[in-house]
This record gives sequence, structure tokens and C-alpha cells, in this order.
Amino acid sequence: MEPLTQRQQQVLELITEHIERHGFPPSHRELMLSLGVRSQLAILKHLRALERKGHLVCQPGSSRGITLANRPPRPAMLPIVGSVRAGSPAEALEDTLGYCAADPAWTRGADCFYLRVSGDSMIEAGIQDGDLALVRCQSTAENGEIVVAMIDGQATLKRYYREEGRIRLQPANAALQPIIMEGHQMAGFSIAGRLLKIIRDYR
Amino acid sequence: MEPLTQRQQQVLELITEHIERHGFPPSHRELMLSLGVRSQLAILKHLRALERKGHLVCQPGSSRGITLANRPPRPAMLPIVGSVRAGSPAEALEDTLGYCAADPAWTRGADCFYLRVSGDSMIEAGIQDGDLALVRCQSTAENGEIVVAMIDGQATLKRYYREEGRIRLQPANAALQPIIMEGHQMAGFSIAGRLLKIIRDYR
DNA sequence: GTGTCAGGTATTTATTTGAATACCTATCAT
DNA sequence: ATGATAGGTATTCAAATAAATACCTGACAC
Repeated sequence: MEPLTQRQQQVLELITEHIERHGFPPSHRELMLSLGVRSQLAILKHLRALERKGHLVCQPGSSRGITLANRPPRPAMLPIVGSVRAGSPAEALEDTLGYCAADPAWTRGADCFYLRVSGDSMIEAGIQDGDLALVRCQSTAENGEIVVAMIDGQATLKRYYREEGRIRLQPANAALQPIIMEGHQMAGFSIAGRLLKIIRDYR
Repeated sequence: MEPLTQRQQQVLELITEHIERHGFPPSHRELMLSLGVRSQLAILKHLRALERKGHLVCQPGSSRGITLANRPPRPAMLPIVGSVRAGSPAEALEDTLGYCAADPAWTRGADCFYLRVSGDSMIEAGIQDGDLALVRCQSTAENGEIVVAMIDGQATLKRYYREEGRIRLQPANAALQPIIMEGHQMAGFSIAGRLLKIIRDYR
């Protein structure tokens, strides 16, 4: 992107700051005063330059019609669910315990949610009781991926392996046996999502 | 907070949506059209009602002067630092590798940063090589807390114990010995911050 | 019945605002 | 020297806009 002059940078910051503080962009005259300038044309030129360089878009004929461009995608607040019932989609989430921020780079626009982990079945994968798991909603998975598996309405975090004619859900805990499902047992089974992140509190 | 009528809820949603899409609030006339209404006074009354009920603030005499209230604190994007040099404050952070979202409930307004963990010295505390550590900037700590310790300009993540006349930095790894500092060794030592969260990627 | 309130129409007015014109002053590369 | 560019002053004008006035409708409580 074309570089900004010091003055243009200053104007852009003034606009950003005004939006931060008031929730709407400044008018040309307000920018005049903020900038300590006595001409509206000076402002207009700056806006045109900033628009030409791609930092904002001016809505013609609209008061305060300044739309900032290149705004980094802001983090979403995703629900922390206590239980994951039924199918996979978002409406199946029950008992929202609260909300937690998720970096846009984590979700990449995909449908995700947080799950509070209970139990030590994945302890050897570094997942502890009480951890917060960021889960991407999806109904399939690759072998070896950690998934939120739904078995008869119960959610559990396990490693997923599809083998000949059966599915193996492998805990990461030497004290526990894998869950094997074959034949009619597969009916009550589905994948709610795949584990993306683990967030742990040390406070 | 006083409840909204259906119509008022609709107006509030229209305003929020307009701000989302354009970066600035709608004018009275634009709201008129969106709402399918032929009177500006109807809009004015709705705005007054929403203002009275505390959902927004209207800047008198200012076009599009609508400031939404009750905006939830948005997640900040904190820098991921590769090395933590010198003192403790933010300007001492070097080599910004990128940025990552932080929930406002994590930082609670405190000065924080992310640190990419290297090494397995804290493996038994569930902290692995490559994990992302959310660190709260502070220069003191309680016994047993996990801190980012600065030793002669090198950053390291250890459990902190202040004992008689010395400081012990305890790894969580049976294969490693604690770092003991006493006397003149204390000169090159400081605490950069305290561990708040660990974030791990499972992608 | 009567008052209150949410919601509405139609119209007018004063102000805010974007946009334009004409012209000026530096800096800088050619 | 000369043109291009960033930045500026002073002034004007028309459109966008907030705000006000007078009045209407229906639901609902008392």
C-alpha cells in the first residue's frame, strides 16, 4: 500500500480516534478544528488522498460518510457450552456458560464454539480437567485428529480413528481403554467438531 | 434496564447493522426508509425512547450523532514477542512475531503480552514447547506462581519461590535442576510478568 | 369516559455538512 | 527553471440533516 505522509497519518489517526470515542466519524469541520486548520478544502484533500491510498472510503453526499478500510477482522466472542447435545450445528449447543474471545486467525471464519473440558481422559495430550477447548463445528475428521464425539447425546473429547468396519475413540490416558464402535453402535454416534485450541488458566 | 418494545428493538438493530456495514450510524431519513415509515418524527421519538432507556446517546445538533451504549468491551490484540529483554515494561518487548486476541476478562485491563514458549522445562505443569503464554506485566510475584523470569537479559518461564536470602526458579521437569540465585547473582534478575493463560494449537 | 403511551403522517425551519471555486506557499525531483 | 505534489486560506452554494410544530390512531389501564 502506498505510504502516508505524516500529515495524512495524523488525519487518519484523528478519524480513528473520533470513531473510537463517539461511535461515528467526524465531519469535515470537526476535523478542521482538531487539526488546527482554517480550511475545509484542506480536509477534503486529505480525505481524497487517504481514499486514493486505500485507507478509507468516502460516501459521496453523505454527512460523516467515512468508512475505514483495512480494518483487521475483530475477534469474535464465542459461547462456552457446558454440554453438546444432539446433532452438530450451533443450535444444538445447550447451557451457555459464558463467552470467550476467539482470534479470527483461529476460526478463519468457520463456525466454532468453546467447550469446558471435564475429566482427565486426554491428559497425555496435554489436555487437563477444566481446560477450555476451542472446537470447530464439523461432522467428519481425519484419522488421529482430536474430535468432540457425540455418543448417545454425550459429548466426549477423544482421538478419532476410522478402521475397517469400526471407529475407535482413543483416550490419551494409559489407564483408560479405547471406545470401539461397530455395527449398530454407530447409529448413536456423530462428530460435533474438531479440536483447534486448548486454553488453560494459571491464575 | 428498561425493556424495549418490539419496534424499538427493531430500530436498535437497524442502527447496529448500519454501523456494522458502513462504519457510521444512519441518518434519520435513512432510518425512515429502512423502517418503511414516512415521518422523521417517528424516528426521532424512537431515538429519544432508546436514549431514555439507556441504549444509545444522541449528540444534539450533530448529523448521525448516535453513540451506542452498553458496548461490550472488545478483545484486544496483544503482541506475541519472541524475546523479552531488559526491564519489564512494554517498550522492552522485542521482535514482535504477530498479534493474538485476548479476552478482556483475561487481562482485566492490566498490561499483558504473549510469549511463545520454547523448551520443555515446564512440561509437568502442562506447558509444552510452542505454546502461547499470556503474561501479565508485573515485577513481583507470590511463591509458587509461574513467572517470566529475566536472567541476564534471557527470558525463562519458571515457578517462583522466594526463600531465605535466595530465589529459586523451579522447572516442572524431573530431568532439570532448579535455578538458585543468591547474593550478587540477584543483580541480573528480575520478573517480567506472571503467567495467566496457556494457549495451545492442535490444528 | 378519560388519560397515557407507543407509534404514526405531513410540513416547515434552521443548521450542519459536503463540495466547489479561485488562489497561495512550500518542497522536491528533473 | 519548471512542473508535480502536499498542504493551505478564504468564500460560496446546494444538499443533507436534525429538530420542531400541529395533528391522528389504537391499545390499555383506571
